[in-house]
Amino acid sequence: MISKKTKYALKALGYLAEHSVGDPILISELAKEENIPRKFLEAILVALRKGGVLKSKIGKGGGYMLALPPANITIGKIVSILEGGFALVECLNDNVKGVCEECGDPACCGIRLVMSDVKKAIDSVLESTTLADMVEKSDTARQHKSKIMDFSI
Amino acid sequence: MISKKTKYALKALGYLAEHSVGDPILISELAKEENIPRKFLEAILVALRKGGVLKSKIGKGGGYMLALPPANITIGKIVSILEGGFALVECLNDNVKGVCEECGDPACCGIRLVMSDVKKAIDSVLESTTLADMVEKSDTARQHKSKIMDFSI
DNA sequence: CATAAACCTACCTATCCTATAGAGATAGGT
DNA sequence: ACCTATCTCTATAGGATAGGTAGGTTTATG
Repeated sequence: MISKKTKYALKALGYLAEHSVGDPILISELAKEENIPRKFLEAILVALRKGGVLKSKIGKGGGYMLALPPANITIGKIVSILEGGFALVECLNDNVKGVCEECGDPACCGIRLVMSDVKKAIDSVLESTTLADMVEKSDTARQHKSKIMDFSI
Repeated sequence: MISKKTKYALKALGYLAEHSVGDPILISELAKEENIPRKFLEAILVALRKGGVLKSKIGKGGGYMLALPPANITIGKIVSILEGGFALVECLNDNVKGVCEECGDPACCGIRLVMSDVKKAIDSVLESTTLADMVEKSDTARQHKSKIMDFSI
């Protein structure tokens, strides 16, 4: 289950992907528009900046911008920054600080072997879906819906 | 990330799948052999019984048995019992108690749309992998390893 | 009836998630 | 030079959840 932190991050990044035309957007604007607690968002944006997804401009006229085009930012990258990887067991995450205590021998642990397959499945989706895809999916769904609405009127 | 509870469940079920020849196995045996805190395991086994994966026999000579053949118990079922589903966002879980507060309109929420794809990917693995598969994977890996060991001696 | 088991209810504790506060650093405009 | 709008950093607090524990109760066997 992804945390609220990650959801907020995705919402904020989605907003940036849609509205940023090169100039920085304020934390307060993001917080207001996407309904995210201001101070909490601050911490999230810092993490994303350190993760290389965002750039910031300090001082008057400052704010946040995407560091890359939306099509080059994968959802996996974002989840990874905020959740520290998206494996279902610790011992499969990138920042591997050792083995699970549970699986005596990682090479033979059935749980690990199964979860490794799951991780591959998750990876294949999250690494191939970008911020641009997410925004587009949302737009398409919205248009499709409004078309149905028109039709029903 | 799956909880320790789920890992313990998988270990205990794996043990049952390998050692149960029809007669019940004691909680204490499971706890000892798989290195799981006795009382904690108790609660897990109750959940699995209520979930229809285990049968129990009360009283002297009692214990736990699988309620189905290992090949008919999917890992997905187990995870689902102990984690309450394996979606990455609440609003995609089966026991759907409403919508995420975050996605205003679930039909158009980009996060939901992406996570729905992820859930499908996870499902396809977890629903198609059974307890029997897990045990077999583990055995195969162990055999493979011991073969390499033999070879190196 | 004695004993061996699962069953049930309640509880405790540490950690993490979410959120907030406030002072500090930096840049722009005048 | 100064004021102001920003991001930046550190610290903190409440609540939820995970992990684990305790002790008594019920049920079956012999």
